[in-house]
Amino acid sequence: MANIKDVARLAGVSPSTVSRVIAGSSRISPETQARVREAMRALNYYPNANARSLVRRKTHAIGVIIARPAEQAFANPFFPEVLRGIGSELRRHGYDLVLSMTAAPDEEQGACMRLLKQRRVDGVILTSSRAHDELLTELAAEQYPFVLIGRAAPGQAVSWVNNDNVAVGEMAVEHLVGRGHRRIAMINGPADLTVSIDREQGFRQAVDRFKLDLPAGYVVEGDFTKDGGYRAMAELLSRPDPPTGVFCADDAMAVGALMALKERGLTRRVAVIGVNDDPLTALLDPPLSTVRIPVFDLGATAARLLLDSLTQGVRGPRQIVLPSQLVVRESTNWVVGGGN
Amino acid sequence: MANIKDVARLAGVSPSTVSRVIAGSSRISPETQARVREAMRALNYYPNANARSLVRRKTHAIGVIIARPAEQAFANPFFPEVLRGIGSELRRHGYDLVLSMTAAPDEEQGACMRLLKQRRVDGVILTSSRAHDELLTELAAEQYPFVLIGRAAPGQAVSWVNNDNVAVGEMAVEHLVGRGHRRIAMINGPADLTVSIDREQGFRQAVDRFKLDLPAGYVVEGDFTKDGGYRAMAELLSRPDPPTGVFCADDAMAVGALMALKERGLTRRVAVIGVNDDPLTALLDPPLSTVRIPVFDLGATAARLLLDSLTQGVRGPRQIVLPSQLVVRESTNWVVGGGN
DNA sequence: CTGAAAGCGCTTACAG
DNA sequence: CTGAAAGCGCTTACAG
Repeated sequence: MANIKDVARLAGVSPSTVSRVIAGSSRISPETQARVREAMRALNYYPNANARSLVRRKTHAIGVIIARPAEQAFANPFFPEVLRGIGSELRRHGYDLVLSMTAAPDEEQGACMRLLKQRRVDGVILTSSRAHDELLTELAAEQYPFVLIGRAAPGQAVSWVNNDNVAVGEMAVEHLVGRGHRRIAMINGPADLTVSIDREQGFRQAVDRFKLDLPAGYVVEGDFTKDGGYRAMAELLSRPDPPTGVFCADDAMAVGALMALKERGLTRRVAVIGVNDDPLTALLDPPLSTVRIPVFDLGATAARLLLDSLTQGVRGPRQIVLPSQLVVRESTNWVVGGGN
Repeated sequence: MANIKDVARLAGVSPSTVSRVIAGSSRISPETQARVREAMRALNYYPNANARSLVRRKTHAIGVIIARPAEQAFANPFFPEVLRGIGSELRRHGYDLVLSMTAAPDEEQGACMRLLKQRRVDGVILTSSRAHDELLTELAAEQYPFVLIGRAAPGQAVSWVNNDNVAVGEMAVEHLVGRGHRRIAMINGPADLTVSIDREQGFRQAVDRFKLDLPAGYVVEGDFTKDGGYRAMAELLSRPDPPTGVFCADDAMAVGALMALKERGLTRRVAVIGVNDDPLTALLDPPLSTVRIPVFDLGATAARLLLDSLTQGVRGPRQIVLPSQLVVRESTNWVVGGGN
């Protein structure tokens, strides 16, 4: 493999000059430039990224940390889609993407810090967000550039991109109330994730606003999987006072909830709404109502914030909230109580 | 950030000695080792990966090339799942994963070669496989370590991991014939992909074996998307001699095909079978029959082959075929012609 | 506009 | 068992 000395020799210049041509320095004569470029082409020369990174103290790569157990992470279309968003933005700026998928959440912090401390990447994007996160604290304390998809604790000065999860919960309840429901339950995600916390907050706010009853046990903790949703719905249905409408904090759980209904012949007797707009859920029986999250944009925006701070020297934390959107389909599209 | 000199100074040894401790060299006294390790801990020292890679000429990272337009790539659960498989194997060996997602197929080759020539990665895994692929030729000519998921042209001496796509086509037809079908069509993927070629070959072999009619136009080219499957099915249904059973080369297309049937009130009048076993397709109406591909294992095996050649010095191309499995659900589970 | 020199942070023969 | 020296392939003040 040709190196910078080979190019310099062939072009009859010094390595410094070759380096300047690569960097696009203006103070090189056009003739020299042409000779150097020709030599690079002739030798099929690519600068060694390791040598560059070593001296420039920049890698031109960013890390993407996917922390949840992989089975969950990838069963859910959120992660591929967020990756697409990140990737599209990085590609535009010539950055490489290093993907860190840890099997267990407790490996996340080590893997992430290793990437940064070994100088494999210039910064990281965290793709899930917990209420109490040591990783966040460590990253902030050590001043590494990073952006969180989700949100930090109020007052924590870190950059993040989130969707409006409180509004998501409110929208879902509002929609169900509009269809005549008064007994509305929630199947939530793991309690330590900020998405779960915020969607539940929105749910409760709307429950209060509409003065609905909320019996104990009407908010069930699931795990963002189909099976979790199935079990949670089974639990709700076995109550003496089952709900007529259920808000699931994620489509995967909503799909499981629909399965539980179908098994009991209760399809279209209990309304179900999810979150995310997984493409196939529109084709289920019944087609699933949902709140669509701008997942691609969450990824692209996170990448843009990170690149801004890396390349534009944009300073200080920035926080962006992207809007979600109610999508009504058959799983909720009837009026309860009012005849029908 | 502490470097190797800082550690050496604190431990009262030379940088060479620190380096040997990091490398786990045996010829260092236990006392020195302990002192050095203590110093590393105290300084929270991580070796600079760029410096290491530069001198060792190894990056300890591999590239994963995802070439199809991202929309397709990630709408299909194949890619996330193959990534999981690759990632799980790399993690076990301490390798990092650099993900290259090119928007258009023609960017693929440049992006891949750049990763290798810049020495960002030690080798690559290609996640899709075309009949004629210049990238393959270039990689082989320049002797870069790589593994293909899919297969190369017969006789081409490259390493690959594939599933038994010819058998997939045969299995699907065999199943439909077993249910009484004689007019069987195929909705195929893009003609330049080896999966399409092989699945069609299996389809045709079985059609011959069972002496079925195969009218012109009974093999329609789709594009691995839902919409493509929808259009292809619409085309087949508008014929004077529509098929009674359709083999789709991918679940996404099969889902589209089911939609076309549903719109026309033909659900359960035309049998549909897909390939891949996308988790949600089991919940469609009707639940989709399919041929399940060992996608995670394809990824994990490809990573293992690459690591073998990188770290074990395993030489020469290796080629592995993993078996697929028929999964019968309601979309095909009735007997045609025979009463019912 | 161009070059010689120093240095980024490691590893690895070579020598003892 | 340990260290001094050279070198991996670049970039970047400094000097002219």
